[in-house]
Amino acid sequence: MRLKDDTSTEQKILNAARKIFVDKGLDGARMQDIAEEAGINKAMLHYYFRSKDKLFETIFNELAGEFLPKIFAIMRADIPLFEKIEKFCEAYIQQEIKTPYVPMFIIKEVNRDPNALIKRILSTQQPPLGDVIAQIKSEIAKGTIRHIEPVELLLNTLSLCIFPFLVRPMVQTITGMDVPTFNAVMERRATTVSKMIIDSIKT
Amino acid sequence: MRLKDDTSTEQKILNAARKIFVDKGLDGARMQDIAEEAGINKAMLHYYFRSKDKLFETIFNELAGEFLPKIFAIMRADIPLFEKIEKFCEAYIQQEIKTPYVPMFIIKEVNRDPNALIKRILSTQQPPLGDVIAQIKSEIAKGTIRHIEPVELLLNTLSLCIFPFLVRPMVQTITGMDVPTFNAVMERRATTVSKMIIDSIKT
DNA sequence: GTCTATATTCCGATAGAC
DNA sequence: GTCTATCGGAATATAGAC
Repeated sequence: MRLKDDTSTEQKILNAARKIFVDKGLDGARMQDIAEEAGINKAMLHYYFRSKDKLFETIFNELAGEFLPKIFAIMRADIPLFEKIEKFCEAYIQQEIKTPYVPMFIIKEVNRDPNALIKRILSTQQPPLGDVIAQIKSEIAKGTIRHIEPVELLLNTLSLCIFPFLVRPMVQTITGMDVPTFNAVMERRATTVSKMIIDSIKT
Repeated sequence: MRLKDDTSTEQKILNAARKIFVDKGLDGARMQDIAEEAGINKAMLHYYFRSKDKLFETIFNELAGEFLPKIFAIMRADIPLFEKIEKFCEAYIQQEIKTPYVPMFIIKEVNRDPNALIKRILSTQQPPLGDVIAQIKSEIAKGTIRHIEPVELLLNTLSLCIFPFLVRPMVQTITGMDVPTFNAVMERRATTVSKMIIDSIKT
């Protein structure tokens, strides 16, 4: 079976919908915007995806379905905790420089409708919370790190990696940074962030 | 001049609009929702505020106009840096437990329309960036803290204080925590967060 | 100031020709 | 599969009586 051409109508719609939905959210996006972005007619959107909600669901599942597994994969990896933290921050911040609006999109839409959206994702992608919690508890028992709630460590890591990208428009407006400058600051920051997290737990 | 009664029609509208806009955002909110929440007729909203956009603008300015100055006030305070960080984390997390959806509202709406919204706020509330940068540089010169980009320190602090509340619905769904439990975790976390930040910079 | 009723605009969705 | 034309509903906004 041949892979779908990137210029097939269905792909053009998906590319356009991704852009518009990520930019404006479900409520802010118009089918007309998506049709124009795709260079086709509005009726085609319904021909291929039946409704706006169905099209949105496709896009959300696609984006959340690669965003969350990336986090879960690192959590699941069979490597020492400190190395895991370093790898995660590095990979994560690099990813955000490439696709900066995806985390905001996920968070915004999950807040809009937590049950329908997050639960469907979780039904296909189980977060390896148990594994990570076990690893953290094992390190605490060994005495390599101080006692800390696993969820707190996870939140601290995600906070430092993700939040700056959520407030980038605000940061740029206040500091006057342009996009390349902001990215450069974030890139340099990747190593200091993992150091900061590791220092905060190691004994 | 007498303060406006909380039960005046104008106040009822503002209270209702705040709730609905914070909950659903500009695009998701309906004038009908706001009217029902206020217990009045839809036409009154236009009588008092002319249009949905004008009503939204009023609410946004009110919320951002107290949210940002709180951050700026701490930045501006004439106290030692470490104490400033402790005070900020404590006050900030307490505030978020009380009004948890406001940061998300501000970030979401600023991302939707960065120029119009943030610039108007900044024209009345100047962030004391210069003061904080000077203080940080002075501490670096004194040798009490290591060299760090001021903007990085600010971002780290805000990340750790704000981000967990942005992903609360996700955290609750994944971990199964209820709201009081989540708040309790956050409250305990307030002190460890400021310790973590201070440890990451002190020499 | 407050209401009901209505105008107006916008948008998702569909019908039907090609 | 793709288009034009249009429907039907929803939402903002206004007119006008009280």
